[in-house]
Amino acid sequence: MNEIKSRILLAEDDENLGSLLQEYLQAKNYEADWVTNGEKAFRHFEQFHYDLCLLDVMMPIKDGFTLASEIRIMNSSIPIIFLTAKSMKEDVLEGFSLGADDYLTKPFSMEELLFRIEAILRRTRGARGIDKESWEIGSFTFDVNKQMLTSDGTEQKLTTKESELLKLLCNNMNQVLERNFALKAIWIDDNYFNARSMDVYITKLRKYLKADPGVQIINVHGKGYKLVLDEG
Amino acid sequence: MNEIKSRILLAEDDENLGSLLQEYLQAKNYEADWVTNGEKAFRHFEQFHYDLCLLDVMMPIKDGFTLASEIRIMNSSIPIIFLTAKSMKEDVLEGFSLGADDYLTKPFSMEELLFRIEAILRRTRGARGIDKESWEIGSFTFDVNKQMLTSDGTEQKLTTKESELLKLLCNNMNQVLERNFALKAIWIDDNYFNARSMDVYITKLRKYLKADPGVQIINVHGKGYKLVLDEG
DNA sequence: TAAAGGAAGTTAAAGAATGTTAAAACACTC
DNA sequence: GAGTGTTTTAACATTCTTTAACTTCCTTTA
Repeated sequence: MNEIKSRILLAEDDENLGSLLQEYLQAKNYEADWVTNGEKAFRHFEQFHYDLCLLDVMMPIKDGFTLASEIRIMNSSIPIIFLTAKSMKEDVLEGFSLGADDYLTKPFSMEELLFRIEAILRRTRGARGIDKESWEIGSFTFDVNKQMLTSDGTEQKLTTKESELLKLLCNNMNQVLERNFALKAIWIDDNYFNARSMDVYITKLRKYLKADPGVQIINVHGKGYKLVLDEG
Repeated sequence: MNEIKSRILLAEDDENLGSLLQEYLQAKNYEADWVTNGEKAFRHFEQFHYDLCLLDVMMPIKDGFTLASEIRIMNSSIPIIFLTAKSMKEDVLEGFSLGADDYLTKPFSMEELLFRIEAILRRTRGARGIDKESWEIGSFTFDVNKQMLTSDGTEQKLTTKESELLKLLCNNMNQVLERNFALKAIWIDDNYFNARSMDVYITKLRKYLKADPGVQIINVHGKGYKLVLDEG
């Protein structure tokens, strides 16, 4: 079983702890990017895709709380765990009011950190509707696992990228799937070239779905794409 | 604003703490059912609907861990928070392995409990409704989602901005849609250039709607625009 | 009521974003 | 390393949005 690694953004200015955490998380099969201050952390967050943020509260240049509130503006749902040296109640409460999902007081055991991360990721994955593995798209049936798009007798095998993009569109059926979100989710890195690559895949998907005029991928200029279905 | 109350199942054998928690949660606008042992808790869980479980680990008849695993069989996604007197690491880890979302070590502050509950509920309530709208504008039909304006046989695909503006006009049918409001809603920034851009789009919409003389976009000088329909 | 100035109407063009196709680069298998 | 399928890059076409320039309309006020 080839499990998809969750991507973690780790912001920790202490070199020893940061490096230790990164190695531990990587050993536990997470992709952990480690940065040493809040500003770098935010730039990483803007550019790449993450599933969870692990933020030290006290950091140079930009502290964890400020960082968290900036992250929240861009993404209101990504799980945030604070690491705090002080066990001061005010800190804890401020963290939660910023939308934190959990916090850990130093020193903590690696094991406990891992359990908390897993508890949160378990929930986030679950909330997403336990990834539907099959979708009805107009006259088509899309089997996510098999990467197969079926209609009447015809079968169209989809490539990995085609399938991932169509899946995201399905998850956001009738809603706008934002470019940046899709890029970060599928291509991880959100840059000009990947954006053009995504355009190419939109064209491919439209070609596959052309057979049913009731199914359309609509562009929302400057925002992203929307998969819409006819009623009936 | 009339918020929907979340329902909490509280299992706590300590009469003082249990009663205190129930009162506090009710004061904070939750519907909290309080039971004093694990068996009662499970019967309640079977019979009623809850959004979150708050379970003491050490309880007579049936302990919190056993209870939690039974609850998990019936509902794999309901958030569970453990209350534990011992801060023993093994307990904590066992809790998480049972699918706990969080745990609190006694003594804890009411405020902290509240923040943790809210952090979890915030996450659980992720799904939001999709807006699928359609308007009848004289002899036209405007499908907001598909950005399409239909009349008799003719179809006019609208651009994103055209569609957003027409939607706002429809929402304010026969009323004045104020310039500033529309600008902030669609263009975000309300400045001279965007205002001129909006004028251009009004012209475009008028051109599309020209086919039916009973439909008009009227300018209200210095205020905004009004979409008016003939009676009949 | 005529002139002045601001607001709105209209059209065209410039500049971005997106659509499309094909070739190049990459990855995988045998 | 040849052969296959996938993904990215590149180049060019099209569409959408903004900007600009000019015109007309409305309101105010001398």
